[in-house]
Amino acid sequence: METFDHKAIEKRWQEQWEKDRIYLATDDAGKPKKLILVEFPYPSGEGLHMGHLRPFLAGDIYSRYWRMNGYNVMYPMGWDAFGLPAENFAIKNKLHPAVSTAKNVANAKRQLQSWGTGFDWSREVNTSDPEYYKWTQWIFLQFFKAGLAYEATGLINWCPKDKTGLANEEVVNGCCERCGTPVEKKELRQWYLKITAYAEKLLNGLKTLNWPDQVKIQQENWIGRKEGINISYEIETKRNYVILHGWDSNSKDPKYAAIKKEIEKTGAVCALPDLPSTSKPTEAEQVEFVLKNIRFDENTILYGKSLGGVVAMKVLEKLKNPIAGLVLAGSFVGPDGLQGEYPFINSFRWEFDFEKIRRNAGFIKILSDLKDHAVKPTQGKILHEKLGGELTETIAVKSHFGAEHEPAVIEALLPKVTVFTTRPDTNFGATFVVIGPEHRLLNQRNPLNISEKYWKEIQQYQQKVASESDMDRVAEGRKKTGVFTGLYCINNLNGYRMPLYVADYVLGHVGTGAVVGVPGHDKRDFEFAQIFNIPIVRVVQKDRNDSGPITSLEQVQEDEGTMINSDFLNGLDIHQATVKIMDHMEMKGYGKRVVNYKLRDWVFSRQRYWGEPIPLIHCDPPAGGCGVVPVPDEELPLKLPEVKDYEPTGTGESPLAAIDSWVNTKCPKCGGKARRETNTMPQWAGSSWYWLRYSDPHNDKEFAAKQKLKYWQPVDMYFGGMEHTTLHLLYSRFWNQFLFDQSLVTESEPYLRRVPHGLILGPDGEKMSKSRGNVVNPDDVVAEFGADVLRMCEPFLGPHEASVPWSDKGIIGIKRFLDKVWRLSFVFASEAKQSQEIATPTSSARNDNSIHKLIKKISSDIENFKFNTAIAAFMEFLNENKELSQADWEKFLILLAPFAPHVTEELWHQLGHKDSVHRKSWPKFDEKLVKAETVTVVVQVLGRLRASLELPAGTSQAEVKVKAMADANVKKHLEGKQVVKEIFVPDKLINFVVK
RNA sequence: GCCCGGGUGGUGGAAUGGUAUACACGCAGCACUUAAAAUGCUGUGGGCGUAAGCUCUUGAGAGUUCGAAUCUCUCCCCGGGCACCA
Repeated sequence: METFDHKAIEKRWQEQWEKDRIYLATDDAGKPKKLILVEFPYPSGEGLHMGHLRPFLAGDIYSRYWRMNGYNVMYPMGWDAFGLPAENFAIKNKLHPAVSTAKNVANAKRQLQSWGTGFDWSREVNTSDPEYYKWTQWIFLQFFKAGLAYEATGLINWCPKDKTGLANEEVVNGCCERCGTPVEKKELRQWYLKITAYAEKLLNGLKTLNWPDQVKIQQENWIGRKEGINISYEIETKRNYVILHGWDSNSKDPKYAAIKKEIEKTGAVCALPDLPSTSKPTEAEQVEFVLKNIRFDENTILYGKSLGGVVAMKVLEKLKNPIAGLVLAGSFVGPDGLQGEYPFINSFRWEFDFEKIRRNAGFIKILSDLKDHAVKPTQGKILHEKLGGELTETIAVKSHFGAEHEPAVIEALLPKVTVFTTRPDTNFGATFVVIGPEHRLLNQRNPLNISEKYWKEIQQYQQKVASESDMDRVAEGRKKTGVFTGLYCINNLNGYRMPLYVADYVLGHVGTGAVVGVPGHDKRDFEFAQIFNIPIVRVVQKDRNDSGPITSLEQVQEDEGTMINSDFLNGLDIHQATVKIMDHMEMKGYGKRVVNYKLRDWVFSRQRYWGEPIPLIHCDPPAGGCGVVPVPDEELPLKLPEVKDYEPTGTGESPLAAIDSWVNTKCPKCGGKARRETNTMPQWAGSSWYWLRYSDPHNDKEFAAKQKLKYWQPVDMYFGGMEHTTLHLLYSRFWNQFLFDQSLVTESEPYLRRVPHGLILGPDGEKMSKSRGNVVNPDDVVAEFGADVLRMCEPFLGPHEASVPWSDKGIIGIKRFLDKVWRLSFVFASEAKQSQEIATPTSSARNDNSIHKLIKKISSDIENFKFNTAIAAFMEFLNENKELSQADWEKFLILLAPFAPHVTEELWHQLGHKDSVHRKSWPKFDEKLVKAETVTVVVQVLGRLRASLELPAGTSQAEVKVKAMADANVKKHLEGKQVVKEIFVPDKLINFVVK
């Protein structure tokens, strides 16, 4: 019998294993557990390919190893079944996606089983199963209830082919991650998950994980934490200000005088009149006084504090021409809003023409102190309701905005631009400021009051930028463009007037949306400064000679160095200077240290059919006006309705929007007419918690019972691909951390250990793809050579983490090896321990071939995912051992069982065993017997090999020296030289250093 | 541009400070055979040499070390990620 009938033995044993349920994990708290996870596949129409094989097999071998070592191992499998391909397939073939998905799942499962994998199918999950997505929806509602799911309209990534919005993470090189179509920007209402709230936690959690650095670094970079400072620069304006003080006060009051001084610093004019009868004021007298003595025009900003705010509103009621804006701090609309009795209560008329006030003020800003002792804190909201505008609720430095320096007031009065920088040390070299075209200070209302001439140009520029895609905008070697605003910002450090530009190289949605230009020390700023003839100042030098003007891009100094031309920073290195200037700016009040992240919130809605419906209901006026209301828990799962047309609409609406009977519903809160949310969740939703469900897959009361989670979680080992580092791996950590914070799971991090694998490339060394025609189908290998050959062939290609090309050549080597195992089994098992045919020992001098050495090698290789060298060790063992006891042979079969489960099981039974080889304990090795009795000790002279000696293990240095010196060749090389040093590594080498 | 990997025979790869090229493929020779296949055995990095042996060799170059594929620096090439992110 030279080979084995793989088809027969595979069928026999796969059926037997299923019958004996040998791979099922029990929730047995008495045993140590291991949850070994492999990324569950998407069941596509093409079936599983070679690429899937890799992690599945690694996990299979690994979990069999631990199971045989006495662990309660769970190795579960499921289906990530929602998503675009199923839907596209359904559209093309006019099938229901559920039907085609079920077909694909059945096929993929058949494949997995044909490979002899030991998955626990009793825990199978499917993300598109309503019993499963009920809990995906339920978890989403927990996000919603915690305020971490929100609706917003914004420019999002839009794939024109798939006709859906995409998350940031799904855009690869400006193209759709799924279909490769260049992504466009589209203004859409979307649901977001606030992953940014978890930026710090996601970053810190990484430190505790046993993951490859490569993966951790990639996530760190994606989160992109940066420490820096927000600096506010005042903008010079052509405005004039009027300050109306409160009750029982006057122009000498330092809290008003200080504001006046701040305003005048920007070059603006400021009136601060003493209002008449300030301790017993009347409306008529004060309003008349202001109207008579103060000039108002379209550039006037009127600031009223407390009762001064009331006077300001009354003044605005009477004005004929509108003014630039109204700022109110600690103001109120009537005696009800006051805490206490005041003498002016009866001398004012507590009625306002809010409509008129609104019309007469270009902008309105309302400041409310939440700890105000004089005015009730609710007055801010009331004013905001009546007047609109911008409401800032804050805690004042001194109650009722009573301090000399109230940043909130200054901020509201003076137009400022805030920049984010990580290099404030170079701020003495700042010569311009740039804001992004999308910045809110450049909205249609022109809040900065930019003069007509520049404003027109800016609007044109904004339009131009809006029409460009992100791809165009970041294209390499692109010339900087921009427009001057006619305004200047004041650098508080040295009074330098920095021109303010609008330019698209600054992204309006990143950081503060504005940047300070330091052209001597930032290449982008340099390019911009050159085009617009902006001065370039050097403030850092590498060394003393490095002090000349910076005139070319190569000279731009972005590296380490020492500060010059920077007043009190001179002589410090850039790091010391950064700390000192940040302290300075924070103390002076125009800078604030901040942490910035590159991570952005997760766009969580898709305009497609085949996904979990978002379980929310919109109850808008004129119905109840309850806003967005969650679908009640007892109505979950909110099932996908049957629909005639799955075709995406492309309008930004999901196909669900067309089903009136589904969309129109009742508000769960007020019972009024309401509409269902029609977007669905992204593909990543179902996979963001699936490993938790394996702990308790049939629970219909909760997504998993706490005590089951407590036993099984966290995942001990997670096999998967590099491509999910900033997608699934980041998203699912986020969900897990959130569930942990809600006390719904027991671990803050889901995956203790992660092992990524390399790609299986086509035989041509290129990525396998249908278009290249280099796809190798694992089914073909199974059919021709058997599952065990496939299972050993794939890992033998190369190291698990490396990308390796598939090669048919490897198949024959493995095939020969397994045939040899098959033949030798009968030899070793026979009564005669030696066969003349095979056992003709040739290299019997070596005795380092004991089964103990093999046990040790295979164990450590499996634990370290070095399956390729493990297989080599099996081969070596057979090459070296021409005779073997049946006991050692049985150990060999047990060791081989995780790799070749069918052949070993068959041989095991042919040896007369009735139980399964897969239920045997992993053999133990004796460390003493692992060590060879004789070793090869290498003799070197000056590090060069001159002889090698076969010696008993443990030979002493002195003895080795004597033996080495006796060697003719060694003698030759030592002749006439003096040994100055001897290096001895026991059982390995002796090296003579000679002169 | 920045951040991660990687570069070793004809080929896939092994060795992570101590014999470079394990294991496998391929190739060559031998045995078995009427023959072939299968199987077994032997050989297989380059140069010099009859041989013993010498010498060169891990992308290129330098350095550290008694000793470097392995550590350090510079450069080249390949793969992956990020990117006008302030």
